[in-house]
Amino acid sequence: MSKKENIVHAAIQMFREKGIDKTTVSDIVKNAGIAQGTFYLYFSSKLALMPAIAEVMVEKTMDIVKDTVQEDAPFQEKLEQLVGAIFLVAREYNEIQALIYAGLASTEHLKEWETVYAPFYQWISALLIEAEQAKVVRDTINIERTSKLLIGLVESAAEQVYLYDVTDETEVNRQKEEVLLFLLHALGVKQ
Amino acid sequence: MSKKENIVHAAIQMFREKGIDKTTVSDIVKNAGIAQGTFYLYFSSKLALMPAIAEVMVEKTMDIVKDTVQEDAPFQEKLEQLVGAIFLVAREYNEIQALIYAGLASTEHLKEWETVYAPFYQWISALLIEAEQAKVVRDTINIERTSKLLIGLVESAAEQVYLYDVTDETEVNRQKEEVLLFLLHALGVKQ
Amino acid sequence: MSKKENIVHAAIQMFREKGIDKTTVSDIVKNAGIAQGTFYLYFSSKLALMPAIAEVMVEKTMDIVKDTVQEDAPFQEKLEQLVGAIFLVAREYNEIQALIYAGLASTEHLKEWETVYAPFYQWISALLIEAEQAKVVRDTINIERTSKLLIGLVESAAEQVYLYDVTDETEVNRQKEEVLLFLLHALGVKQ
Amino acid sequence: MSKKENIVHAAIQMFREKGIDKTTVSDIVKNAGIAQGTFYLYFSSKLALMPAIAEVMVEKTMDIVKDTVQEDAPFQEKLEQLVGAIFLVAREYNEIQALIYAGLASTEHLKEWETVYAPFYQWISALLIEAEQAKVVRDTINIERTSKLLIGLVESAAEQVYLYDVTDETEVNRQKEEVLLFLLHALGVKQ
DNA sequence: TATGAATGAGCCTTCATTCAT
DNA sequence: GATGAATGAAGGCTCATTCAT
Repeated sequence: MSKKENIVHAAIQMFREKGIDKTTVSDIVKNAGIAQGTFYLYFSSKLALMPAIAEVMVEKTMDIVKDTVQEDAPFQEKLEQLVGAIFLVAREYNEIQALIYAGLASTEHLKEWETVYAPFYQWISALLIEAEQAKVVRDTINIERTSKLLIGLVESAAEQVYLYDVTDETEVNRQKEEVLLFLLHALGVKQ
Repeated sequence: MSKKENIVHAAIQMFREKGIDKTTVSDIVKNAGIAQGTFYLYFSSKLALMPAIAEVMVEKTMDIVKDTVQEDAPFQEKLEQLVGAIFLVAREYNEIQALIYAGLASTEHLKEWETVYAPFYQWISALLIEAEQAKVVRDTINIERTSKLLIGLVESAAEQVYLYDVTDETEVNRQKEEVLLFLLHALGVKQ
Repeated sequence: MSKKENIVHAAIQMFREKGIDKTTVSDIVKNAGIAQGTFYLYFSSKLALMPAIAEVMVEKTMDIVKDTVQEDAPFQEKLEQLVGAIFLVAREYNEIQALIYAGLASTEHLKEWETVYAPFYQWISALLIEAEQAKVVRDTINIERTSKLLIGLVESAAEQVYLYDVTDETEVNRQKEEVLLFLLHALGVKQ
Repeated sequence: MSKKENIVHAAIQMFREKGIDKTTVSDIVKNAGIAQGTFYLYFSSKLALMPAIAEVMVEKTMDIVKDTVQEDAPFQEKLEQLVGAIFLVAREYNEIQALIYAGLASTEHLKEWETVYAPFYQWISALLIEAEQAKVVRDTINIERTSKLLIGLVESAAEQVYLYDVTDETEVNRQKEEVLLFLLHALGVKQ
């Protein structure tokens, strides 16, 4: 693992433990096993970490999504798997998700948000295009916009249950079902 | 305006101008025209402001929503008006929305988020109940969950356009149309 | 003594002991018996001290000069006393003199140098005007310029002996005599 | 140009641009086109540069002085040329002059100041000896001391006008005239 | 209630110096 | 000799909070 990755991962860990504000650069470097000054060879400041962290988070998300959604499953099942995957990520990283977003928001790096999310948007777009061509969704969908709406919807649904340390599996499942139902109608999924 | 409200409004203004991190208590009191110590007569710390600010933001949102959505309009139109209202609020306060959320998230006050949002959720719930009773939406809707999904969806859709200083009215309108279409299908709105 | 004066005097003392570079704000506040943050209520940075210190140094110089130069002495004696006074200040403060100058030079405060020195220049100007009117000096003197030349000459002469920790009284006296002789001719002092 | 000279010249350039304190070894090596570590092969520390820089500055000064002062000119003219030369150097290097002095002052290298300046003092001494032998100056001059007084006087006069970015040629010329007049009297120059 | 000068812990950041290659 | 990534001590400065008035 490169020193830069080292820093990013150490930072993610500390942020999860203490939150962004409470985490000091000193915490990060201790955790990464490097010297204080070394941090600044790779990042100009603590906030400059955010885009790199966001990128890693999106990578993690996509890894899980790709692992979970089966290529050859029917579209409806794929959607269900997708919702499951996003909930999985949210459960694991809900604390950090909001923080990164806020971290980006409180810097000049906000514009990078779209860039960072782009691969995820594209992946969902591909999914929708396939469904459209298979005529299993309504044909009035604007692919690009809808892929973003979909992610926004499911992520906010996941946050709603996980942000409050909900551990009640039943509650989580009901939320998943409801958002899936909502989604199926929204996309006009046939059968 | 009471001194407490004074502080809250001064804080909102400063947060919008400089972000939460960069805003100091000193900035807030200067802006509020009070002494440094007076701040602590009303709030135990800087972070203790967050719930109060969130409350004000929700109030503002609901004021606009109530003003925009016409009591006697057909449901579909009400939805359209609702989307418009949420976009309106987002345009005006997009910078601060994320910050408050993050502000709550980085404290112990996060649990208050639900409480603060409760009136808005209830208002939407009432809207959906009405529609259900009028049988203009699908009858498989879970009111409580769906009202939250709806808000989550529309707010994230609004953020997607406004977070990047989009001023292109056409672009905004397309996003509104797409989210409305998405929503109409999701709720199974008839006619 | 006001807190501000307190800081200035503590700084002068520390600068003399350790030099400007080696002196930290922390040293200064410890010496002044105040908190770290208090320093910044009065001075925006360590370098912002320089004009205040320079002012105090010029005050000290003028106090000594006024004490040493006798109102009713003949001009030639006054000059001799003046040279003595400037040498006295230089002996006491030679380390700091150069440092202040350098301190001002390495900031944007350099322009204040003239302002700070103004009272001293004026005092010498008055001395020269008196001598001119008494016709004990050549009548081709430009008062303003010459007062500055005089100070520049004598201070540099003093530095030349004291900068190297010269403690040999004879050596110092010879330098005083030589600069006085130089000065008497330069001003065309009669008798 | 040797690597050592390279460093010295790069340092002079950076010092003029940013001042001594703000100039880092990193700046110097970048400017010299060498590696960070290489610097320490030639100089034991940043401050160890100062004597080398001072030496270069004195060399530059003497080059200009020798070029300007004509061997066979009458003494009075030589003096005028000398003043002109010192002003020329000061105009070009006024920012750095004070800084070097301060740089030496804030180190243990101060004692080298005399050594560095020695060639210049000797050159002026030779000039005065010649004048004394030609009986064009008063015969009470102590050559060694006076040569230092002369340089101190003229350099401080030059600083007085150039330190404040005076670009008014008339103003500069008046200062030159006044210091020359002062000097002619001081040395008792005949005719 | 209201004030605002004072506090001081602690963070971010810099940068001269080193050393393995 | 040359390199430049890595070091880590140290200092400037901020700012939430307190408390005597």
